[in-house]
Amino acid sequence: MSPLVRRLEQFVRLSSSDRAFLTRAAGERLRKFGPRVDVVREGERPRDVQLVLAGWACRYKQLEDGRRQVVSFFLPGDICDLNVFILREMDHSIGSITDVTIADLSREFFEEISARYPRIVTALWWESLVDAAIQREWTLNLGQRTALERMAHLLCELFFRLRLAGLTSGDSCEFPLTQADLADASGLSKVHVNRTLQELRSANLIVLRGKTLVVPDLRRLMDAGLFNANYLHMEREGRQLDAIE
Amino acid sequence: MSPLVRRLEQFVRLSSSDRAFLTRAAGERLRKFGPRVDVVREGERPRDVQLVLAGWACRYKQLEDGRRQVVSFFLPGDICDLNVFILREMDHSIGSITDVTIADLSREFFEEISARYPRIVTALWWESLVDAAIQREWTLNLGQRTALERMAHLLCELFFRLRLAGLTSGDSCEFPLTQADLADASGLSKVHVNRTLQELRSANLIVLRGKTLVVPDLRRLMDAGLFNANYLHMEREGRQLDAIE
DNA sequence: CAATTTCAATAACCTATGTTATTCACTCTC
DNA sequence: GAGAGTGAATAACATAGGTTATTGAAATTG
Repeated sequence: MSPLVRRLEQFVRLSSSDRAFLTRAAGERLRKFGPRVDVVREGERPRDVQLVLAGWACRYKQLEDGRRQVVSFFLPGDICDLNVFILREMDHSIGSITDVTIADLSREFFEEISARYPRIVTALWWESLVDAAIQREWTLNLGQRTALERMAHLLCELFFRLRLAGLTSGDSCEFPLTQADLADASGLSKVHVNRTLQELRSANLIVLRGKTLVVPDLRRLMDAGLFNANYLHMEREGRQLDAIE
Repeated sequence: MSPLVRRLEQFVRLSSSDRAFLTRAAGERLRKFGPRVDVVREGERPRDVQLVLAGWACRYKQLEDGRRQVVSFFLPGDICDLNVFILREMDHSIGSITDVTIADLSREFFEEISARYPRIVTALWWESLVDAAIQREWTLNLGQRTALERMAHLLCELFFRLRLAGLTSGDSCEFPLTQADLADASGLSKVHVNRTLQELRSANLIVLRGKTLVVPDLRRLMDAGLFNANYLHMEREGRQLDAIE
């Protein structure tokens, strides 16, 4: 199934014509990128909306002196910035982390959706509200949580989102982020990320080796990160999604 | 002029029927609150969208142990969470800072807009994209800037936004935030906020006494906060708004 | 398959910011 | 107009996390 359809069906039930439309539109205008390259750069005029079909990417912002903050991660099925083409200039960059496949969605695509596919409109709204909620949670994470809590929280979020995308198997998942990526996302130094991961490891909260993360006891990791999944809004028409998994 | 009309006209030119519709709809269902009370609480089912007509408010999130993070400030004309009624549960609270007047906007209000007022739809999208951009900038602020930069940046943002709302006069504005509010918003302790404000004062970057803030040299404060206004997207149909002010 | 480069681990040391406590000035209220 | 409460200022001290540097292993590249 197309990652976009899978993602939007987390929010609303789509008809087969909804699905057919999305699958077709998201299959045109594909671009592939290697790891660690810019897909969109701050300052550019936004033309299309990017959809991640495969691989990991991130939004990041940078200060003049080079300090860099990853402000979100994109997993397969994530839409980068709904309707950005309204704005004149990107205020952040989008970079790949792994090899990625991006679909470019045109303004016309969204106009056709608003005119003809009301369920998809609702699903897109939902996705964009969740995206905003994640950004607020990151604000809380950086402002209030300690290094250990922060890292635990970040890992929980990614694990939940990967699970929704069907990219976990049991308690493990592929995890391509380096400690430098985690540092840029958590506002910690690389050295302290290393210390913090050691601490999580020695508490048996995570097993992280190579590019694989194992979370032996998600409940305990959530507790360590004061993680409450409410902000991910994983419900659909009154039904809890995590009850299905 | 209605603060909402003023705000949305920053983004698109509205017709007089657009304006009339907004003014009427935003004038029904008003609620007034005293300072420092909750307008909406985390966990509640969202019924309406809140619009701030007068006064200052904020979004905040709290951890179980009481640590609190203000994740945004709302000034007159700001819409709290476009289309939240799609979601089942609020993931944050909205609290007043001063006396506030709130207009509750119903789902039907937005349905009528989508059906009949395309310019307003664009303006609302724009407002919501700016809101998201501000949240990303706060992530950068908390993750990468030092205390001094962070505080300078926050003050710059508020000053720009107040100016757009017509709430500055020359280089000064009313400023009802306490040092505790600034601490909750910046992720710093109250004591360190105090030290940081002293530092900004002794560099003549701000004059902050009572409930009045004066910014004698905005350019210098911006430099101190590595502030770049691009993320506020203050353009309209190709024209720079700040050139008008 | 040598030569780089990247990533992770660790150590030693440093500092920005947090914590706790006290005092002072207001301003609200009964 | 005494008492209580809030907000700001300041001091003394504590610590979480930053910085710089080195090493080794594992990828990547020519």
